[in-house]
Amino acid sequence: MRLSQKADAAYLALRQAIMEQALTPGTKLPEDPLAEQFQISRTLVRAALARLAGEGLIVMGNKRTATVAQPSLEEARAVFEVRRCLEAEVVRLVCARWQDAWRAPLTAHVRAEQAAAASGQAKASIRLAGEFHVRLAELAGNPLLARYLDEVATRCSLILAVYGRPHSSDCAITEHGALIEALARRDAEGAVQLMAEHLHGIEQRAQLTRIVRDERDLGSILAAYSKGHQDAEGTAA
Amino acid sequence: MRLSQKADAAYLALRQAIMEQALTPGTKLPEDPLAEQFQISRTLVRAALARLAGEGLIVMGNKRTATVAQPSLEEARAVFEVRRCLEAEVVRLVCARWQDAWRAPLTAHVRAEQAAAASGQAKASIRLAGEFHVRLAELAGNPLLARYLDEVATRCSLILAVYGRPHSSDCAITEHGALIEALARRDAEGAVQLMAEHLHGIEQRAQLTRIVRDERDLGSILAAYSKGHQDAEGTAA
DNA sequence: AGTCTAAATCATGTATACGTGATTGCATGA
DNA sequence: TCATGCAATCACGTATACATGATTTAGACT
Repeated sequence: MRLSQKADAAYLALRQAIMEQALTPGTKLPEDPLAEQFQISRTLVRAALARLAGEGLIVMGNKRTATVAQPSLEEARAVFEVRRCLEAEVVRLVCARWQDAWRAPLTAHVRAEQAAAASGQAKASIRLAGEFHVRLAELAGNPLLARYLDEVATRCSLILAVYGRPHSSDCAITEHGALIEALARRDAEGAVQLMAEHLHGIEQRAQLTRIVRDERDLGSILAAYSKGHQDAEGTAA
Repeated sequence: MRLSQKADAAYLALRQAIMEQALTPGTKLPEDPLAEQFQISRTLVRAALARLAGEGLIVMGNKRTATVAQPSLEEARAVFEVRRCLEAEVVRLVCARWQDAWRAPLTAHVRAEQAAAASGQAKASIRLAGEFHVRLAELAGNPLLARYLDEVATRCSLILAVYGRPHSSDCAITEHGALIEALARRDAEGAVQLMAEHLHGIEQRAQLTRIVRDERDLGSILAAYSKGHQDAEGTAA
């Protein structure tokens, strides 16, 4: 589905802001300020919000201002359960279709993750960790599977924003490397096992520690996401 | 996500009409006639269409009139692949959580399927066959899994509308019965196997036989779906 | 001081208006 | 007869207007 260019931009910006925990769970998202921020009408804002609501990233209905979702523990469990299922399938498919040409870009991605983590760029680190899984899913050759995985991975970021320890990166990066090795070996069972342990590790990191709420105004948070929605590490002054 | 009551009704009506193959692939869905039909504004029609597009049931974008999707063989393969994966997980979970109280309603559902098939109610038969899988998914205790399964099952109905043989019911009903037996036995491996074979059978039924296009006007097709979107077998006069 | 009520403000739900791009039909020419 | 181009119509994208329901604030009374 293709929303208009501009609505799409708003959708992507909000999505990334939520993923990177710049918009924390519970944050209100009134339509008028968003329209102002993105220079579009409320019509398009609503389209973007509706899509985010469909993916469970925000909650909307009933004349109430949209807010960033605060997944319950029960929902979190469900998301992780589905994610385990989908990731296992991804790994099986990627392993079956493995091409050595895939190895270099994947390891390059992992290096980028390490660089971000080493230089303390929390937001970039979170984003890259999630993107690794999405990239892998794209290699499975099944667009629908990739889309579902993207959705659950994004929701996992949100869940970790609610229940995760504040300063842990979402993925143990070395585990990504080990996974690539298993895939390159075309060791399907081993890769599935590694992925299962990896996801288990992520889930374990979900505790009851609450993140401190970022109370800055919407505009200053979203300013960095409005233009091309890149990483915006430096603006958290 | 909750669209407004009225937009939700339009969404459900269109969805069911597509599922029951009353709206065949390629059918145009102009916004104005739909707004007229459902007595709502184009705004709400667009919300409903956007959601259907998000689920891959229709194609929209770029100033072109929305049409019922015509999944390519490649897309069809992808949908079935994901469905196999999700249904296997559903069966495992249901088996693990099995309660004997579930048996009666499920067998009752299968009896309803048989009754519909026996009396030649094609639309009811298609709908009930799909609903069986969705019911099962709901018993897995994972709303997200149930939602995804609902989506892929609906898309499977659409795929069979394009590639399926005209007058075959979507599911071999006896296989549903056998599946219930395996679940009641808490035979997880057997149930997964049965489900795999069952889905394989459905996929096999997808051939290159094209269905004859229903060329009636939109209004007469949708009239039966506008009010409460129940089964509307009798109106096909 | 606290609290309850009422009014003002704010935000959303829905419809409609208007501009632009697609599509269709007709006429004209080869 | 068929292809081609132009014009009229149709349909969609987006913005905005208006009404209704939520929320907050101010004031008065206990």
